Amino acid sequence: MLSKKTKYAFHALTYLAENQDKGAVLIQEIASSKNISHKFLENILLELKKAGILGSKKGKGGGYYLIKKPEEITLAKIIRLLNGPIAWLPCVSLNYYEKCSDCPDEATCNMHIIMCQVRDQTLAVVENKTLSDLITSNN
Amino acid sequence: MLSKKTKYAFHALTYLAENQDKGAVLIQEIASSKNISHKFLENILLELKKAGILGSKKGKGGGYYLIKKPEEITLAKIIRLLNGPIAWLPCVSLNYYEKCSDCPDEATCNMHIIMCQVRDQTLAVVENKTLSDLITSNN
DNA sequence: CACAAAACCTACAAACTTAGTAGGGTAATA
DNA sequence: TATTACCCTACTAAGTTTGTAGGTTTTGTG
Repeated sequence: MLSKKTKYAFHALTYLAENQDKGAVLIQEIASSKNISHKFLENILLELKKAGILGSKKGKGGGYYLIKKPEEITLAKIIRLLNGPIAWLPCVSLNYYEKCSDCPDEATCNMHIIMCQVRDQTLAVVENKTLSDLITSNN
Repeated sequence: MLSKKTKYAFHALTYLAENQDKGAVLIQEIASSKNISHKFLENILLELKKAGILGSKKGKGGGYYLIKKPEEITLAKIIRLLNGPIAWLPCVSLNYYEKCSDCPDEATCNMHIIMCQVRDQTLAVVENKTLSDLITSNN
């Protein structure tokens, strides 16, 4: 299941994508529009900024804005950033790889093979869907 | 990520499948063979029994055994039982459906559509793989 | 320049989930 | 009838998620 953090991130990004003409948007505006705690959203937007997805402007008239085009931001990127690994096992993760303690040999582990398939099927969707697929008013 | 509980279940089921000729197998035998805490494994096997996957025999010479053929036990069933929903959103889950609080309308929610695709791609794998695909000595 | 606005940052707290433990109850077998 | 081994409930410890508190820094404006 996706965490609330992840869902909030999608909501915020969607809002920003739909209001790109506005320039910098206040955290508060996103928070109240999407029913998210201001301070919690603050952390999320900061993470998205550090990941190079959002830009920000401080002081009066400041706020957050998209730094990339919506069609360049894949769902996979957001999910990995805020939700963690997409794979079901660490030994199968492309971005968060870790050796499985219980599995003696990945090459011969049947679980490993199947979990690779699950991962690839999932990635086939979320690597090819972007923020632009989430926007409703898609002019 | 799959929980330890789920991984332990797969290990135990694999062991039972590979030792079907033995009849009832002690919890302790599985636990020490697969390096799992006896008591923790006890809970897991009990759940698998209640789900109709395992049978048990009490008293001396007792233990657990598979009640179904390995090729009848899908990975999806085990994962749902011990790990919970396979879907990434409650509003997309086939077995654990719940309305999303934030999503106003499922029919028009773009996230909903994409998450259905993710779910279906995942199920395409785990509904068609069974315990027999995890066994090494597959005579 | 001073003030206010708004992002930035660190640390903490509460709630929930997962992992594992404790200890006795119950049924079957020898 | 004693032993074995599953059955059951409840609890604890650890970790993660979710959210809060409070101050710092930057920037625009009068």
